[in-house]
Amino acid sequence: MSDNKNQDPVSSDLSYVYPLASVLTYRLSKLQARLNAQAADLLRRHGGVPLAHWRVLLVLSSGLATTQKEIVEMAAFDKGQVSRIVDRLIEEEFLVSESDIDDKRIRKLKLTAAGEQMISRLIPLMQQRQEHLVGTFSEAEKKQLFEFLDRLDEVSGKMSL
Amino acid sequence: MSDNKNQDPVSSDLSYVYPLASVLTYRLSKLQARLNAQAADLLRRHGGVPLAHWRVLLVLSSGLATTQKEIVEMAAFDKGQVSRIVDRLIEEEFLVSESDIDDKRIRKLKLTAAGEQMISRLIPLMQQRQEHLVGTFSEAEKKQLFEFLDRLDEVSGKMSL
DNA sequence: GCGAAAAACTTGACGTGTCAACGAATAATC
DNA sequence: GATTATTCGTTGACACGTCAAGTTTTTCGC
Repeated sequence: MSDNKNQDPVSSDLSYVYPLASVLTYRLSKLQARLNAQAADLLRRHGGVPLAHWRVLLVLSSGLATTQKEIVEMAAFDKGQVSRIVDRLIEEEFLVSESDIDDKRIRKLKLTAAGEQMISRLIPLMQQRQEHLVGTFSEAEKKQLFEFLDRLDEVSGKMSL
Repeated sequence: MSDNKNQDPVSSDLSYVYPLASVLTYRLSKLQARLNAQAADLLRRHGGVPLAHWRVLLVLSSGLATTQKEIVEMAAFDKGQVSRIVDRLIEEEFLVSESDIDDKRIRKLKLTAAGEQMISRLIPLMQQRQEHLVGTFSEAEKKQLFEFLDRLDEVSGKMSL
């Protein structure tokens, strides 16, 4: 019974083959994966927090946000995820929250000393990384790259299909 | 006790502000998120499978892979994830597996009729999407875009920091 | 004011992605 | 041919991400 060779092994009517590497979305998701791994690795090796936690801390440290809603808006994160991450960061004492006087729904968030220390320790590293990433690009190329990303953003919305 | 206003609210020594939109990794991960959502939405609305399942099916349908190892190599997926996704696809009867005669570790994978039907129904859609995405790019721009991605791939490896 | 709508956040469920430890089978070395 | 190393795949643990339903509080319209 080990002789069923007369059934052609790849018999789909989809005989043409995609070169996966030329499919934009595959390229992007592979690149993303590598970049995330690089960042996570850097953070881990320097005694840091998980990547998503880092991103939340960074937005807070920038002063652009003091509530979860603002974090969600600034960085386009999911509000559920932010809620849970903020919980963890508070447990780990990188953050404190106090409820707003005027609006009891709101958690006002503030970095603790430990939180600020961690951020200022890691920011230079992450800046070096950014430099490492775009360092090979000339100004004109950088501009072009970001312009491409803008255009992809535009077509990455809803499709009518 | 609600009056501790003499502590300045955003007092970090990190007073300068990152424009997040100019940080490459933020831009990329936002774009990725939108693209994934778009693809997942398309698949969902057309009665399809989850995105990761789709990707596995696509690689199989192309004939480029007949085992899990080959899927992992072709598409740079995680072997653990592939193992679980293949299990699900078999439960759902989009795939069948038979163990190899010569090597009992290997699962030879084959699409069922239902599997092939699903693929051939969805492939045109996904091709239209790819066209939609890169359609605004001229040939020269496409070449440039992929060249940029290549260069980013190169610097996305291990960093010495 | 009161009831309906909306806002800020929480929670549950599920899918995606990564890593490392493990088992079974095969291949390599002696 | 027994020991060792490698390979293919499984499993557990956890982080990441998305979606939708639920809670509490505020705001809006009347």
